[in-house]
Amino acid sequence: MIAKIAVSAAVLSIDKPYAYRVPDSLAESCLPGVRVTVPFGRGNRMSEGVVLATEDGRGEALKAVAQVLDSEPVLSDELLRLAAFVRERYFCTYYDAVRAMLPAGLWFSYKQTYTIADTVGDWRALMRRQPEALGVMEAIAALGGRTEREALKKQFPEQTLDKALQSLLGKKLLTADTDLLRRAHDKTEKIASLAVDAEEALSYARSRKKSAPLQTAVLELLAAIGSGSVKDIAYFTGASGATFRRLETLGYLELSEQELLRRPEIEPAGEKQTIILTDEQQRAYDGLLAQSRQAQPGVALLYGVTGSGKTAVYLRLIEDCLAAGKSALVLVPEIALTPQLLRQFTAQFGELVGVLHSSLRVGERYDEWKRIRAGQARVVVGTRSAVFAPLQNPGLFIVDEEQEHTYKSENNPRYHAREVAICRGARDSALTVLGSATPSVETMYRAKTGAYSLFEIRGRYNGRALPEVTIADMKQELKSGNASAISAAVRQGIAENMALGRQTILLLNRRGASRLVLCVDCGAVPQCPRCSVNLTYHSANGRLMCHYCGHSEAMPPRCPVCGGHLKPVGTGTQRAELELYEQIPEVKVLRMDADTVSATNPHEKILRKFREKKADVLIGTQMVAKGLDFENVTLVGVLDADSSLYLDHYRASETTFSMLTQVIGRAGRGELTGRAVIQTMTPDNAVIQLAAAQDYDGFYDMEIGVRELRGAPPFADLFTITFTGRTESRVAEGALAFRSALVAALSQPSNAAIAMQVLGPAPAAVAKINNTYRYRLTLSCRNARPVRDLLRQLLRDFARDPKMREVSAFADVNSYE
DNA sequence: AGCACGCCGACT
DNA sequence: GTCGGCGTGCTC
Repeated sequence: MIAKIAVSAAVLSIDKPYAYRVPDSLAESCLPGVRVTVPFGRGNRMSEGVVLATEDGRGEALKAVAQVLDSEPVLSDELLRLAAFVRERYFCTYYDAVRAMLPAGLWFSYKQTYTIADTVGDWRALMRRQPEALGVMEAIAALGGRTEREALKKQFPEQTLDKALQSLLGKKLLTADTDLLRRAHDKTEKIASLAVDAEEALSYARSRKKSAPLQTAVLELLAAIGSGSVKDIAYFTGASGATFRRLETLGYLELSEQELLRRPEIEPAGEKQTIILTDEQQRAYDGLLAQSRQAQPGVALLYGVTGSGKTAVYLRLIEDCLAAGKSALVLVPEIALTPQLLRQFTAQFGELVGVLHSSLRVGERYDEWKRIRAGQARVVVGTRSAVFAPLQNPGLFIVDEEQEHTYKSENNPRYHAREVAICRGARDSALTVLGSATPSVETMYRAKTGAYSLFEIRGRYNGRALPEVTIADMKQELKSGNASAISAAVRQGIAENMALGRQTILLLNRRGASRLVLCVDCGAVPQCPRCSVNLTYHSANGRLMCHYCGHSEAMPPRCPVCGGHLKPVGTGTQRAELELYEQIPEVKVLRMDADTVSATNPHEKILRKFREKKADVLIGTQMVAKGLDFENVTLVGVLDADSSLYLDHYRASETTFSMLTQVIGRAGRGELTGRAVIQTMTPDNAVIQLAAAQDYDGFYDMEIGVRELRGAPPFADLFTITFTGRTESRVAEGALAFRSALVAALSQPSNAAIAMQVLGPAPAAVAKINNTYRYRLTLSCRNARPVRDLLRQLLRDFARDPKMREVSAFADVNSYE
């Protein structure tokens, strides 16, 4: 028997199914969808692989499959074909796709152990000329002549270690063995606690104040709080792993692992009940049900304003799907922010509900995955990667809030869950429902042009009125002497609400804006030493941090350039909070942002406090905007509506419009009519005006024209080819060379049908991350098979070009970055 | 990528 | 004379 195998060691430029001989002893177990190990490449290194197909034949000239790793297939035929789709569509390897489809608990990790060969005599003499390899040998000898790679990695830089080990293996001074471990990829958290009493810790801490200030800081903090997560303590003190390890060796600390997030217990929202639909909901449901019974149901857009009760329609459709003996998948943008949806589903479908999202523990996730595969969980609710859930007999795919950017993966494989869901729906002859209050422009376009069907729910549930929206012109406020982040309208609104015992939510739209530190004397802004970005000021720990590489440094007391005064600037939630206290001294404010949300103070806790009316105002970033229902909130203020509007991205208007609409919808969820205030420097901007008027149709009509002019979706797709490397000039040359190759290929008669606009190369928005430079080519073109084939070919040639050794390239389609 | 094969410079 | 440097080409 011969097996066609996708090999994990195969990089993009050599990725294809490789043929292996299946030894008779493995013939029974080596089935499509099982993982195996196979020798690969000249050195016959063992590589993981997945069997794509088997066929008859002797295959005498082929290498043989070494081991079968799974007792039964982990991927069904349907999912294997889906992996091929993901590979073809998103420029990744088969194995990248496979890995994305399997729960982390199923992944294998490899543990290398090295042993000094006992046949060797005086290896010190042999190694005289290679001091580094000698060092490694000494280290292994010191560890008893046998050690794991991990232990050596702590002592030597990775490159030196690899070279030394290779040389030592070549000389047969060392032998290596590999253990395959089921990846214990638990989401655990390292917890540090004092190993001595607080007194002793503090006295040691004081004695080391000068020589080891970080150790002192860690111990002082721990003396106060007893124990805490290493991550949090490191954040507050600036200490690194080394400080903790040192304190552990000294006997002052105990480090332990603790599960970071337990599975949220889903409390059903009441009893299972008969869902009663409004006339409009009923009409949408009837239409969707009829469509789902067609031979090829295709895709439907369910367009319903915030609060129109799309969930009720989903529930009824799922009931029918279950009654037909099929299973359903519901994708949501972020599970943590939609707990009530999960509770509703649990109330309705009980044990049939399966949940897949990243904050589940690995074991739990794996168990859910198995329940789904076994057909025990037939209503699967999950985030992006749940689109690969191993559903039995799928009959319905729902993508809720389909315009959300969380559906697009910005890591390899760079897939869009909505596209994958549509693909699965088509292959399984199942209906795919895209739901949204503010559909993405491309989805609405497809619905209007007939590619998708369109169902609308215009009325709000219970016929509740839409909030009354006002626009506050912050330019005008500035002119009349109000330089704060709070407009008169918002201030008055809060005061009125306080008098009535009602609450207010303030949103800081910080996408694209951040708090930085500025020298008021020379204008210098501290930059990350490894990335081309300003450092961000974190008030909670008083440190400057880089969001891209994690660099963290203490805030310098004086400007490092001129010795002048440094001042944090930018509209932070904290600044807004302080200004609010200045303007309304008796106000009680809860703040929810990256500084106040932590493992010990999760956002649920903050929200609970707010729900219990412990504060008048909740102020926060995006997270306050999503899916929260507070009956008592009658005023919502967006403090800086502009900051996401003028980003250089084709989706900037859409995201801003969608965000504003969602936020406005937060006001007045209960019996009381709500109000919203949009603060902006550009009150005449059409997007702001249309959002204030809650006019999606007007927004769509305007934006569709812009998209056509720009050659952006839905009229064309935007491919980005990103080039990365350590030397900026090399990266730029690489990008240019790729462009030339592309232009040359496009001029060939065989590619005459491809209409493509090539832009760039240009440095990426953040040109340097972690000392790696990034350049980008942008291609505007319809995403069709010949285009993808051409780009894959060019990427392949690029990877194989010896002149381009130092530069790597990858492609993405319609990226949100 | 990762590895072996193959041809030039610093040591016994 | 040889060990080890790095350029070249292939991976079932």
